[in-house]
Amino acid sequence: MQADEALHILKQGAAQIISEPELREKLALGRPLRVKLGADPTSPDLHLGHTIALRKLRQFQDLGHTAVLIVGDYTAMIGDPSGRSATRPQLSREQVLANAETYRAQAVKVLDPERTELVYNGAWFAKMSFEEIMRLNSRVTLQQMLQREDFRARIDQQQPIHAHEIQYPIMQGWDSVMVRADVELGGTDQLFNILVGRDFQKQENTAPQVVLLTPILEGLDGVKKMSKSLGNYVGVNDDATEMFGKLMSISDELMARYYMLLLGRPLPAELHPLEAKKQLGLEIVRTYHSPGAAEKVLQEWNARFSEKRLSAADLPEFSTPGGDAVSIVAAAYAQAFGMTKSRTEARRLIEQGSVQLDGVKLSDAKATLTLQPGQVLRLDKTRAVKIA
RNA sequence: GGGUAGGUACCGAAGUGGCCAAACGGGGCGGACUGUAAAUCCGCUGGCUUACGCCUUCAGUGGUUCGAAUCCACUCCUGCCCA
Repeated sequence: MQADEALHILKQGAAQIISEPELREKLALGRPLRVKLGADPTSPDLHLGHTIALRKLRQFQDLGHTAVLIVGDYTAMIGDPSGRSATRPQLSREQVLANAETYRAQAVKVLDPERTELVYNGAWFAKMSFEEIMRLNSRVTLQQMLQREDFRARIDQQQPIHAHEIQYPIMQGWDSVMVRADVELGGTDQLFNILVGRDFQKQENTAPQVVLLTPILEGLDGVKKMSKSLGNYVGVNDDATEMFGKLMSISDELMARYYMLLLGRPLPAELHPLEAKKQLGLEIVRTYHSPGAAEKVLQEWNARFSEKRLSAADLPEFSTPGGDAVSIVAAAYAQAFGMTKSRTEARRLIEQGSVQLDGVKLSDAKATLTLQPGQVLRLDKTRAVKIA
């Protein structure tokens, strides 16, 4: 394939490329490029926000290039000091390694494992002596590090910046040298860190990596970026029903974004927004689960929400010896959904009319309920159980 | 090292001896309306309790007091200015 043609494909959906001529040159080299993407295993879940860069990486793979997936086991000990979260809790070694393994499993849902190299940055950082660390640090200046916009913002807002946090860009930059990256991918918030890698490579007299930035995906709230800690994410490992449900709850405006960023095409204007949203959910569930799962989820969703036939849905079963309404509701959440509600919270839900037994609102938290097998107990807007 | 301002619930921010489980705003949750959209309206938002009420919480520890988020002492943490 011609370099121009490849460039054309890779440009699509990219927010910024530094620089296009450089990328074109590299594509014309006629060898597989080493395309780096880093992820810090700070939590066990990858979400749709991560998949944007992963999809771009997959495009590179499909063009014959090599994905170099960096698991930042060492950088995870710092945590990218992005946004307002001043300092992150430091994770234990075991946690980081456990997360790393789940990352790999999730990443290959998008990537081609045959063309993926997985590298832990502990492979080099763990071995560095203090002297080497000092030497590496002497290659950048504090002023350079403070150019980074979140650092600057924190200074303006009189927020603390801990000394170890400025190591983060340095480490990420050094990773690029160590894996001989030709290209590094990342969200637009990674610009600074990736540029540090270029500087180091130039200092090493090697060709600087090309920077290819992908847009940041907004979370379910439509405002902030998708992130685990904000709770506004769709996890790659979410079960099919949950994944679909979360996507159905997004705003129309956000749906247009998701079409572009997650499906790589514009929102079909001719469809009713509701239909378009179902399509979106369907395609995403198909990708991360299976076509069959997607079809099943859609049918259940239609029965449950469009036709309001709760009993037709495949609900978790719940069995209890009975008792007062509060105990039952609290137990149902715990048993069927693994989420604990305090008794006070369960009472609130009942008093606010959220809980229904066979379509009839329960309003008395003190009432003693006698449950019959087959009855449907609706807990809140999205959760219900079937009495076993 | 010196000076100074701070550390309150998920976040921001009031409160400076009792009326404080702690105003207000944001966020979140529930309800109505809908398309599990947007906008709007209503309610809830530490825990336990049928309830009276009880328990835990205002950086930490120890005091003073009938009574402390509020006063005192020490400790820890952070910003800013100076060195």
